[in-house]
Amino acid sequence: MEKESVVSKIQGAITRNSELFEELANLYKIFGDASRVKILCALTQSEMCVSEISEFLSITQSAVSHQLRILKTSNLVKTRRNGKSIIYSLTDDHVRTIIDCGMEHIAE
Amino acid sequence: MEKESVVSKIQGAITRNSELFEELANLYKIFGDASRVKILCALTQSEMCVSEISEFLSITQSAVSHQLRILKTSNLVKTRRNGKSIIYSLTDDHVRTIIDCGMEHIAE
DNA sequence: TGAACGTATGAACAATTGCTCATATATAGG
DNA sequence: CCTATATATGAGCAATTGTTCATACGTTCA
Repeated sequence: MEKESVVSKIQGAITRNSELFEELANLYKIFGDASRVKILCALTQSEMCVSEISEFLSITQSAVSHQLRILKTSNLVKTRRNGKSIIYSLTDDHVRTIIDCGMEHIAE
Repeated sequence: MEKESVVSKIQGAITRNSELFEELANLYKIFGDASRVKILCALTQSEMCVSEISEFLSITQSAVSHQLRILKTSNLVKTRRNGKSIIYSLTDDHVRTIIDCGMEHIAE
């Protein structure tokens, strides 16, 4: 019953790290929206303020702010103020890696 | 206006590839559920049938089947029959890469 | 100080999601 | 064939999601 024990080992590893998978799913959930991925991808190229993002996404400034809040809460982006504008940028380079990773899959 | 043109170049690139980002988001949406990530992660270790998955996830066989259908429709998993069982396995190794990529981020 | 601009936020709503329940399909064994 | 077992599927439902609208907050500048 070699196969049997392999499966139960996997079962053990997964149930033991259940929280980790919950976290992982939550991370991917953030990338699972076109608006947010576009924002993140744009930010890999250059920091941007809310109105700039709102413009090229063709969605309301309000909608952008809501999405940015999600990204900030998840620590994927950080902000700084420049006069009346708030400039958003990526907190680290993992975002780029994750996007690339997915793009590679899509490219088949 | 150096900065201005950078932003508009990004805007161009993103709106031009809008469909691609839609696809990307849809891919991540699949990983954005704990049950599905667990299934996918388990399958990186070994192929498994529905009842095995159902057992270690502690969710209904029906729920598992529904999730597996999503994974199959997205071509992330493939199936073969073995007697009364249907054995599920990954279609390729991108899944492993994507999961690793996310795990790396969580590890901080 | 007050108007104008940029951003954040809460409520409301439609759309989507993931589950359960009931039931259908398919295969193996008697 | 008939039954038991394994899986698939559709309907229904509660929970979540992403948007818009209205409005509040914060900064600049006249």
